[in-house]
Parts: sequence; structure tokens; C-alpha cells
Amino acid sequence: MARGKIQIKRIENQTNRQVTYSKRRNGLFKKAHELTVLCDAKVSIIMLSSTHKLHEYISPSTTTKQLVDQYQKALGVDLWNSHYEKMQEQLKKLKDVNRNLRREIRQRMGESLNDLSYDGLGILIEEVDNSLRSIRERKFKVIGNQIETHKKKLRNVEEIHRNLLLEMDDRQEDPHYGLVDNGGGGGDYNSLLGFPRVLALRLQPTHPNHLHSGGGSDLTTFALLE
Amino acid sequence: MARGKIQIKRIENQTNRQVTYSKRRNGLFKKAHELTVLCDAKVSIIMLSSTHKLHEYISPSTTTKQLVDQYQKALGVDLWNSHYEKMQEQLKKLKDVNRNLRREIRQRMGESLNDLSYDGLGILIEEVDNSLRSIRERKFKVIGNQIETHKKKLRNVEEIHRNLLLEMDDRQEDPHYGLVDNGGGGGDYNSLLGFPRVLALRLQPTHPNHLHSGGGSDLTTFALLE
DNA sequence: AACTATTTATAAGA
DNA sequence: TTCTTATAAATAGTT
Repeated sequence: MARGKIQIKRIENQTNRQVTYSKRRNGLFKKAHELTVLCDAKVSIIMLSSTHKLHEYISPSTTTKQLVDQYQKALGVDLWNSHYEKMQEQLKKLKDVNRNLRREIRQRMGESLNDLSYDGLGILIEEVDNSLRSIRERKFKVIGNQIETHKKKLRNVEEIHRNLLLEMDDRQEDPHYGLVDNGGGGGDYNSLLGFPRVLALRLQPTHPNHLHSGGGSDLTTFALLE
Repeated sequence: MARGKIQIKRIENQTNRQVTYSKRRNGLFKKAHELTVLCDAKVSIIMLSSTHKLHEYISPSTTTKQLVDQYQKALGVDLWNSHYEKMQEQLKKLKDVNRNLRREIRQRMGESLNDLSYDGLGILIEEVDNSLRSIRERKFKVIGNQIETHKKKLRNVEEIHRNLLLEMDDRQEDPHYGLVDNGGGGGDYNSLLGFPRVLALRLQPTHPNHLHSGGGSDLTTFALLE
């Protein structure tokens, strides 16, 4: 628009094209900004040059996201929302499921029983009673296994004991009696015996307060997610 | 830029502002299009006027979605993702919470007890036992209330009965005995007596199968959401 | 929506 | 990229 009129068609000279792109881009952004100020409008410009460089202008009073969101809403067409809405739906469903699970737990704990009828209570009692039986059975089984294990260990220790006694008997006729190596590795004789009482205290260290060991009470942390 | 220089600041006159918006918008779009053609670039302009009218320019060689997507990719930072990622995190947390809730329920039901130690089982038994006591208490209370209610109803019915008997006694001396209106509204005499047994069968209709009446088992439907 | 005096943008050259 | 400058284009104020 100066020093000669030009045709509006692709500039074939690569350098010229770049230069013109740069100059006119500035011009466009300047105009956009003037428009923003003069007319109290909001403008978003996104440009991609032929060399795949990206430039943008955005009115100071807004953000590109905001403007694009408004564009979507106005056009009704949605550029990426389908995905987004699906997530939101899923979130809602999960929250519902969560609520129901909590209610079930509370009912099994004997709370929130107001929405249960007499018959419902009867069913609940039966279920919890059965559960209790199952857990007790399991406990018996666990203790049974442990007794078995202890018996084995005891037998083992007794055998070691017997062997040691035999060895001691042998050495009683040995002139070096008293200098016998007591096992080699710092383990003292008594520890080899492994009293069941001691072993019982070593039983798997437990998470003393809650059932499933999953960090924090879900019943309380959930509030943060509502 | 003609007939006088102007300051670049908000045009206060509403009409002037509108007119200038319209003129300059056309100018901007024209420049954008020239840029598109001359420099083989891609331009997206989205504008929102002060009257909340939306206008857009998009280079013929592309679409707004494409350009915005490229913009996002290029910027690396995703306009929507901060939001989006928060949602995804929340979703993950909820799933975890749900998993834990399910485990707790299963343990209370006497299943999935493998990850519980002997001591853990002891605690669980105690808890479930306490729960069972709570629920039984509640059941007793409910049945107590119902017995109270029935007693009242019974007293009420008995009184009606007595009154009827008295009335019948009165009418025995009445020559029109036998033509007496039995109440007026189709209700027969026996129904007024309202046997407790019948009333018991009418006790709140229950949701026979599950505890909380919340549509479908969450333990099974959850799989769909994983 | 059209006109036009004037400002602004910018093509080409440095 | 930036500056210069002749000239094309845009547009503010008016009709």
C-alpha cells in the first residue's frame, strides 16, 4: 500500500513473504488492540504462518480460553466438550455410587437405620450375623494355621535340642569340653529354642485402627471431594 | 484517521462506538484475509462486541477447531487441561475411595479377609458384633413402637365396638331393629374391628432384596465405570 | 450507506 | 530486523 499497489495473491518470494507476514501481523494486532480499546470489545487472534510459527493476540480484558468458550457456547457447536461432559457425568455417577456404598457401610455398622423397615432390619441382621460367622470361621482357621506352624517350629527346635544334647554327651568324654563353639554366629542357645510366647508377639504387625489399610478414613476425606 | 486524529481510548457515545466497531471489524477481517492470501498463513479471529455479539474470521484453508487445537499443542500448555486434569485427578481419587469402601464392605461381609491379620480379624469381629447389637436394638425399638401403635388402634377399635354394642342394645327395644344403617359408607362391620394380624401384614412395604434402596448393586455396576 | 479529508499502514528500497 | 518514504488504504466525521 505504498510505493506501488500490489495484487492480493500469494507472495512467491519466500523472504518477501516472511517480511510482509511480520509487518502485516503487527499491523493486524495493532488494529485489533485499537478495536479492543475504542469499542470495548474482546478480540482473540490466532495465526499460523506458512513456516508454522504461531502468534496470537488477545484483548487484555480476557483470555483465549474464555473467548473460545464463549464462541462455543454462542455457536452451539462444541469443539471439545463431548469428552468433557462425559467426564462430568462419570464423576457424578461415581459420587452417587460412593454415597450408596457409604450408606451400606453405615447400615452394616448399625447407623442410619431410619430408612430401613422392620423387615429390612431383619434381613440386615441376618446378613450381618452371617458375616460375623464367616469372619469368626476365618479367625479360627488363621489361629489353626498358626498353631500348626508353631507345632512345626517346636518340633524343629526340639530336634535341634536333642542333637545338641547328643553332641554334648559325646563331648563329655572329650578333654576339650567347655571350649565348644556354641553355633558360630552370635545366636545364643536360648533364642534357638524360640518360645511360642515370643513368636506369638511377633505375629504380623497389624494396622491397629482400621480395617482396610488404605490411608485415612474415606468416610471423612470424601467431604473434600463433594 | 480521517477528518481528524482520534485518541485510542473507549468511545463513550454508544452509537459511535457501534459504528466504529462495525467499520473497524470489517477492516480487521479484510486485513486478516489479505494476510491469509499474501503470506499463506492461517488466521482465526474471534471477537465479542460490547453488546455481546460474536463475530469471527477464519482463513478458508482451515477451521477454528483446527487452529485452536494447533494453538494448544504449540503452546504445550493446554487451555482446558488444567481444569481437565483436575477432573481426572478427582475421578481417580473417587475410584480409589470407592475401591476402599468396597473392600470395607466385603470385609464386613466376611469376604476378602486374606489381607487381615489375626489381630485385625479380632478387631473386625468386635466391630461387626457391636454393629449387630446396634441393629438388633433398633429392631426391638421398631417392634416396640409398632406394638404401641397396635395397642392404641386396638383400644380405639374396642371403643367403637363397645359403642356399637350399646347402640344395638338401644335399638333392641326399637321396632325397626334389623333395618339399621350399618355405617353409611360401604365399610363392613368386621373391617372396623381391624384385627392386629391384618394390620401387621400392612406394615410398610419393604424393599425386599437390598439394604439401601438405591437402584442396582453398586458392587456390580461399578465395573462399567472402571 | 456514501462521501472525503485526513490519518495510518505499508511496499519497496536502504 | 529496522528505518525511510512515497503511496495505497483505512477511516472519523459528516451528509
